[in-house]
Amino acid sequence: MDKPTTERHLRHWQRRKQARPAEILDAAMAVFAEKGFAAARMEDIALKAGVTKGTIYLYFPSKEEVFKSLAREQVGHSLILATEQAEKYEGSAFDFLKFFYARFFECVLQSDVAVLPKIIIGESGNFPELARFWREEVIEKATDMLSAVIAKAIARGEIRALPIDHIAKLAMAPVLMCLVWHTTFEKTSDRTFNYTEYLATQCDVFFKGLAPEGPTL
Amino acid sequence: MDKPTTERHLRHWQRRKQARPAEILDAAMAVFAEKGFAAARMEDIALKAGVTKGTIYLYFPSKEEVFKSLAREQVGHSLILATEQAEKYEGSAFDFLKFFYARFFECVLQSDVAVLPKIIIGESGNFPELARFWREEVIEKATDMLSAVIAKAIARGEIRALPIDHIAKLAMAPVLMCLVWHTTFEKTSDRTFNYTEYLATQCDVFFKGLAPEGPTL
Amino acid sequence: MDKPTTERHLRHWQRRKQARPAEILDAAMAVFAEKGFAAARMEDIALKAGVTKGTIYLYFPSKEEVFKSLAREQVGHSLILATEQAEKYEGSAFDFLKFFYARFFECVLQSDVAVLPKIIIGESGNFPELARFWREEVIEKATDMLSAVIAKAIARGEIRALPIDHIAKLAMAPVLMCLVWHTTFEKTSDRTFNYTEYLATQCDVFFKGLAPEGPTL
Amino acid sequence: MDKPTTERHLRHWQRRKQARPAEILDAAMAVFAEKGFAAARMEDIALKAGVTKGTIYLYFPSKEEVFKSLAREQVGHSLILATEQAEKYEGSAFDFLKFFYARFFECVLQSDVAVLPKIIIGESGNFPELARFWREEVIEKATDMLSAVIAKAIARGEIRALPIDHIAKLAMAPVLMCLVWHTTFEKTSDRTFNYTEYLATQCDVFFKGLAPEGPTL
DNA sequence: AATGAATGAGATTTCATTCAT
DNA sequence: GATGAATGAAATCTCATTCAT
Repeated sequence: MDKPTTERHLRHWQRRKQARPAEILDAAMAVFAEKGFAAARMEDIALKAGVTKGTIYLYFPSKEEVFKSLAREQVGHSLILATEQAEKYEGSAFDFLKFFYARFFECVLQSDVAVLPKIIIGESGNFPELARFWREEVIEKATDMLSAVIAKAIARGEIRALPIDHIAKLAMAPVLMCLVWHTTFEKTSDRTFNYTEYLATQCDVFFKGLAPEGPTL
Repeated sequence: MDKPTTERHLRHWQRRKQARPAEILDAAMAVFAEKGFAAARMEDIALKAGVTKGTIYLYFPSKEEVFKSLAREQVGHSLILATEQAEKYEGSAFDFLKFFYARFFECVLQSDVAVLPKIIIGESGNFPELARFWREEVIEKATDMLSAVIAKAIARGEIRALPIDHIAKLAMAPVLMCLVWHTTFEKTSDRTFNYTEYLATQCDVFFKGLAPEGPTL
Repeated sequence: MDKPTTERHLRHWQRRKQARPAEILDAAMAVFAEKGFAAARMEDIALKAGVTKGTIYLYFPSKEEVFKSLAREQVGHSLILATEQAEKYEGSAFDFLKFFYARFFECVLQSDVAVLPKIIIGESGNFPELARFWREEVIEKATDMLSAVIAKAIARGEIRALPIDHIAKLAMAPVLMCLVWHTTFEKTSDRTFNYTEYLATQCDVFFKGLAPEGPTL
Repeated sequence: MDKPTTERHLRHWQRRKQARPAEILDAAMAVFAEKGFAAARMEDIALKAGVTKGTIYLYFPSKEEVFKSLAREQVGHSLILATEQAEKYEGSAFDFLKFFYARFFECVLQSDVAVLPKIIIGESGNFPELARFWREEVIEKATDMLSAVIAKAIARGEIRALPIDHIAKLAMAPVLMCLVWHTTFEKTSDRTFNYTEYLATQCDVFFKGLAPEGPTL
């Protein structure tokens, strides 16, 4: 995003060639989002990518690998970067969490990425390696990132000395709730779910609950 | 036809007939748990139930209906009952939530029921009616139940006047986290996740966060 | 029909026992009429006969045999009897044909029997023996009967000396037309087909065509 | 895409693709002819067409549609053309009928087309739309064609003023007889049935019967 | 004699994958 | 590099037939 130097120097045909797999992955994301893994047909993906079935097999050895690529590659962009930011973060845990929730709302809830965890949840029985990968590369990274911030906040006396892992997972639980609601129940529901306000309430309650004495605010 | 119909007079195959659907549903639950809906084969279910493929079709018209039956019937037992208890509940919201979490741990996390929401999350694209059913019959029932308790607590001044629906969904978020972890990530993880302690921490933090003034405890 | 003596003396239980197969055959006729052979389900037949699938197998070794029984037994009643009458018939060929058409209308078009030839036509590939049986026992018997009457009429000079077999089959062609129309096209048609008048026109035209000189009438 | 598209530039598989549906329909006709609709297996059709089961589904969505295609497409070639000829026909009704019978003998009795009406008769219960289609597109077209010729002949005084629809269906009855005999009884019969002579006799008798006064010939 | 639960072979249909062009 | 016709294994579902009761 803000690293234009390398990308800009790729010659045209390289970008073309490199674009193909990305186009396929985009299409695959959309189709998996709609149908889940098993019910997604290679033909649908091909159609949406503007190629034919055969072409997909030039870039990916199987449907399963298409999915794995998706799961692997879509993660770094949204998260690994965020982790780096978190590590040098020096502000209050409270501000960090607000920022974290905001980013989640922007980058996940408002894009197709949200369907990945959904599919991993649904197909973990059939793709244990993928569940493992996701846990290690996404969940634990996110947990660690949060844990680091929390640990500093405990050290500072900003929040109570409670089990750090629990705090981190409690912080993530409403995120998971939004994700599941968005991908699974939203479209059949008429009551709307205002994710932003929900997460704001969570911030309020959660930090009041974590504060050492009286309320922090 | 006009023979006595008490239990002990039922002929052998009559007893089987009554037991069959339950046997099949049990087997189906196990297979769906392992494979998800799409990858589950009727033959697997039949085998596990100790019958043949054809037999399943004597009791259920299609694989989809087997699943719907599961989703429908396994819910009432765990939840609808709980709702009634909640309605006459008069104690503190705090105690109620502790009880609610405890029941969830017993009845859901320690049985196969936990796979149902997992499958519904994974297959909601293919079974929108089922997602709707689950939302209406499970999620909203549970939310309403919690909301009632919360409303009373707010009226009593036990907890702050925050949006009731948000509070209810915040209370359920850690439950969802446990569920997803248990069904999706637990078996590939080496770090253990102590659900009971996690939910205890949640109680602590959550109620401190909801308290009107200083800490309630 | 006019042989009450033997039937009347059957003891009650004999008639009961003998009634079962007949009930099944009646039901089978109705179901075959509606679905054809292949699409007819034993369960449907059983249901309509007021018994269960298993019972059918007490009386018939297979679905195929049920059908063969039908084809065999329903024929004698309508035709073999008629043949005897024809042999002693001494009137004009014209009157005989009028009578023959009238009987056909009553006994075939207004009963389910009409579906048998239909099914035999449709399934002759799968049941060659049955097609053979039907040709030998029904078509050729009918042809022979007509041929005998025609031969006498030719000898008498009532009709021209044309190939007897052709005359017989020409006499039967409109019958076949009625049969096929009735069983195949009638229910999807709005234009009505008045079989009686149609056969009257046939009598008129056919006998004028067969007359030796000028018109006979 | 912008390559020349003349026949000889078509690539090999393009030529196959165009030929495929016809190959499959030919095979299907043969198999349906032998087994009827229900007993015909897609595998048999595929085998006979020199492809595999799956290939059929590239061109036809179901077995039923294969059959409908057959019924629809094989009709125009034999009949619709004939109708046009009939409309401009100005000769005697007698000559027309001779011509009609001759064409029927050539185009229907000596090809597989004859099995289509047979199957429609046999399966009309299961495919009412098809029976309707056949009646409307074949039977009524043929009837109308004959009716037009007959009406002119009545106007000219060539034949008597009898109900036109009856005359038309009487003209067709021997055709139906040939058809049924050929497809159903011929192969199990030893007495041969000379269709040409049979239809010649019909011409003789039928027109003598229709003539207004004395014989027309 | 009758039942009806259970069977299992066999049918249609789908779709990931291959490969000649 | 791209195509898309063809494959064939596998899945769901049906139903004639059997047999313990």
